[in-house]
Amino acid sequence: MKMSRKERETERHYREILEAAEAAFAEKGYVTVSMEEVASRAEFAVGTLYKFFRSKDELFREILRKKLEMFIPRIDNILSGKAKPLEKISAYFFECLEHFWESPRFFRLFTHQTMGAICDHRAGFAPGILELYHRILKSLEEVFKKGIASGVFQPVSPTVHVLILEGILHYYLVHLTHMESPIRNKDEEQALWEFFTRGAFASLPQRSARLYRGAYQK
Amino acid sequence: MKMSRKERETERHYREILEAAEAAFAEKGYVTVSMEEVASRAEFAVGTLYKFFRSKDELFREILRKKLEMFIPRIDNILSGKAKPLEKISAYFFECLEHFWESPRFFRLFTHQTMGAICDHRAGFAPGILELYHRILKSLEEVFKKGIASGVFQPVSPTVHVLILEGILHYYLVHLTHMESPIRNKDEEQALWEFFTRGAFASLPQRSARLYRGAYQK
Amino acid sequence: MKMSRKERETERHYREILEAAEAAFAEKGYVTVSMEEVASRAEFAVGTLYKFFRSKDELFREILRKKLEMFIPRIDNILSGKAKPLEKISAYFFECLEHFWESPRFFRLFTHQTMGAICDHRAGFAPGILELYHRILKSLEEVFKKGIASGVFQPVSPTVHVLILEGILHYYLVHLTHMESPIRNKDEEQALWEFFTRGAFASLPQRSARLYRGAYQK
Amino acid sequence: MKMSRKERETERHYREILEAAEAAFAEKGYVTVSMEEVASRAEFAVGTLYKFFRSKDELFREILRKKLEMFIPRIDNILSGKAKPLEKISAYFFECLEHFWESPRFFRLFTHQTMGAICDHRAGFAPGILELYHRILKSLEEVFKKGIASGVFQPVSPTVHVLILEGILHYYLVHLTHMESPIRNKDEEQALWEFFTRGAFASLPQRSARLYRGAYQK
DNA sequence: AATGAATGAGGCTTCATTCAT
DNA sequence: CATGAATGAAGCCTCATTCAT
Repeated sequence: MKMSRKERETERHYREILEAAEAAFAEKGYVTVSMEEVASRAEFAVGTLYKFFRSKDELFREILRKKLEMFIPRIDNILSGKAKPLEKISAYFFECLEHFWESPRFFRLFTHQTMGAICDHRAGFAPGILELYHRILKSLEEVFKKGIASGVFQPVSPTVHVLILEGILHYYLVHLTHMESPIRNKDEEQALWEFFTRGAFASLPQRSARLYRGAYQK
Repeated sequence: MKMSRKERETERHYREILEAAEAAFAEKGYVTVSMEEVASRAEFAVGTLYKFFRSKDELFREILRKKLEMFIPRIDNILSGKAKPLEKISAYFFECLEHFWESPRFFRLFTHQTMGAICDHRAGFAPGILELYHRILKSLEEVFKKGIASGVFQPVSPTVHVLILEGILHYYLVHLTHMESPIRNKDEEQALWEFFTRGAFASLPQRSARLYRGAYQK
Repeated sequence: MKMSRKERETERHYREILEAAEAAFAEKGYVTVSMEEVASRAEFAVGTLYKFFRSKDELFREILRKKLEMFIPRIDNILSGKAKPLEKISAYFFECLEHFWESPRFFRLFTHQTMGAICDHRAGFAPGILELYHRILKSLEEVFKKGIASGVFQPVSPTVHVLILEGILHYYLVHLTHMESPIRNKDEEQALWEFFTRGAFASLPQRSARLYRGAYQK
Repeated sequence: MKMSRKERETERHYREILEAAEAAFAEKGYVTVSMEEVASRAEFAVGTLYKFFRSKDELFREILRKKLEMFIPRIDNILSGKAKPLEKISAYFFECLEHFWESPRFFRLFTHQTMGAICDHRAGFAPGILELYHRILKSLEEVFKKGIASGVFQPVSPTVHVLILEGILHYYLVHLTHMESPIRNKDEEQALWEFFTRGAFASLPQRSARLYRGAYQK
């Protein structure tokens, strides 16, 4: 089952191209980067790229797909496990951050795809990708639903829970991404989570309880 | 003070082009839309566009500028007034939503500029725009700082407050934007605000107070 | 036979456009000047230009034609008169200079047409103009032929005489034209003429006579 | 030190494009020739031209530069050597003719640059080129100055000498250039030179000596 | 697989010309 | 005649993709 030297080399070249492309796309954006630039960064000829990827589009999709293939199972694991809802959400939150710091570059692309991508790409540019993301959102919603039922999360539409969680996460990552050389700050991460959590927790100070009456009547 | 018929027509054509361009850019993104497409959507010849705008870039910037000129003063007013911090933030939050529903299409572009723009545009594509946004963020931070000092907002870095608020807002708008034909849901808006608020409020149930100890020591 | 006010105005407008165009073309060259620029210089609308001239080409030709219509008869007069060949050539030489200083701007155009015009215009751009010029060259040649026959000019091909005369004239005018603000220098003009003349005169110092033996045996 | 077959081919293609462009520009002028036309003449696709030259401007400049790099040193050599002034000028004169017949097409371009270029090109289109030409004119003037001092050339402003020499040369070349298929005529060349020379020589027949009194009093 | 020269469709922009007022 | 907005062909240039070596 071992690969020959040739096969291993091919595999390595494939990865080198993928990485060069990822770096380029993350830095300057899909449209702005030419295949020639990717080739020169990867130290291959343009033609070679086309031996591995049928088109620029496919190259781009492969980048996303490969990373997501690493990321999604971890998330799926977390969300489909037997842990309690709160634990799941908390694990999801920090796992996303973890993943971001593992390859911040990639998140530029992903964020671009999920948040900004409405723009600059013909709809359905990366068909599978959005579906994957929506599946995660669906899972999150389920977890929240259970959490609400069990009284951990407040009785507000699970969709709203998801919106808040994802909003906080994404915007923070975008915020980091905009910085020259972002440095991880775990206190900040913790603060964000607690910010989310204190809103999400069901128990509230007496005086504001009335405000939320009837907010979740679906 | 009245315009001649001709002047009014010119003015109308200018608006028609601007709107066609806005629609196109919002739908497919700056790079993906060709001047020819804008022209055909506006039902003018390509050359005509250049009678109104010196270049594609300028056309794009004009779209952003015009809308921001309507939006920014309203925000500035809110944030620089004499109201209490909580009132200001609340007003800001709902004003943003208000503005979104006035021209949802525009927000696709703005969001793209502030969130996705890292990509696909040479830095400084629309120089003034990011600066304007950062000025608003600065103002928000000041308001939060005062709110923290006066004990309304919890003692967590005002930057974190801003991140959460903006995260919730932006992501919600992006979420709406992704929908085929978004319909306004004021309950949902209220729910989001309360989600933010219950996290942001200083008073907390006894049992979780210890969690936040030391979170804001700058 | 008098014109109405209207007719006189029309006539004036025609001239104003012609002059604005001449100035523009002389300054920046035919291709570089747009009709819009001519219009704005003439303080008319673009459409108005087309009331007077069917096309940009025609406008350009009209400028040349009008000036040549003033110039050519003077030259024809000189060359077809009853004066002696030497007097004719001399008169021609100084008349050209005179004409240059009457409208230096025009000479930029004319020189461009006759010397540089091989370039930058599809052949036959200004059909009549080159013919006119060639007719003059022909006349000059005739005069030289007679001068040679009568022993005033040296026995060298009259074509060569023409080449030298025109070369000296044209290059001098081009030289002036290249200067920021050329100032007339009659001594220089005289020097040029004498330079030409001493070469053209038949009588030569003994010692160099042998050099030219056999040079004109056609 | 040998080139691979590929390198030689590339080199050949480069030359083919350069030559096609030179021919086209010489025939129809810079502005009138489109890149598409150059491409089709060179039998390449448009895009290919841009692999060799960054822009139309650069392509044009390269044509001039390459030829001038061959031409200028030969001229410099002649004018800066130790020969006597008369010999230098004579050598210059015939060298120019020589060079013309080596690549007549090129002279159309060069003449256009030095004589007609006032028009149709933003000043400084080919920055170095005019400077080079002016340097040559300066050198010529120096040679004439010495020749005048040593009594070989008549006591007339060296600038005038240069004007005459260049006028004769340029106009002759333009004249040839205008012909369908110019054929070299060495007798004619000789006649032109002698025409110049008999004017330039200091010794003159007695009877016209008075004419030149005071002509050169700088 | 690797190369990179060649391709040519497509994008941005200019400008001569028309035409309705 | 005067206007100038509108037109669209045509020019320059880029870049994803192909193909012969």
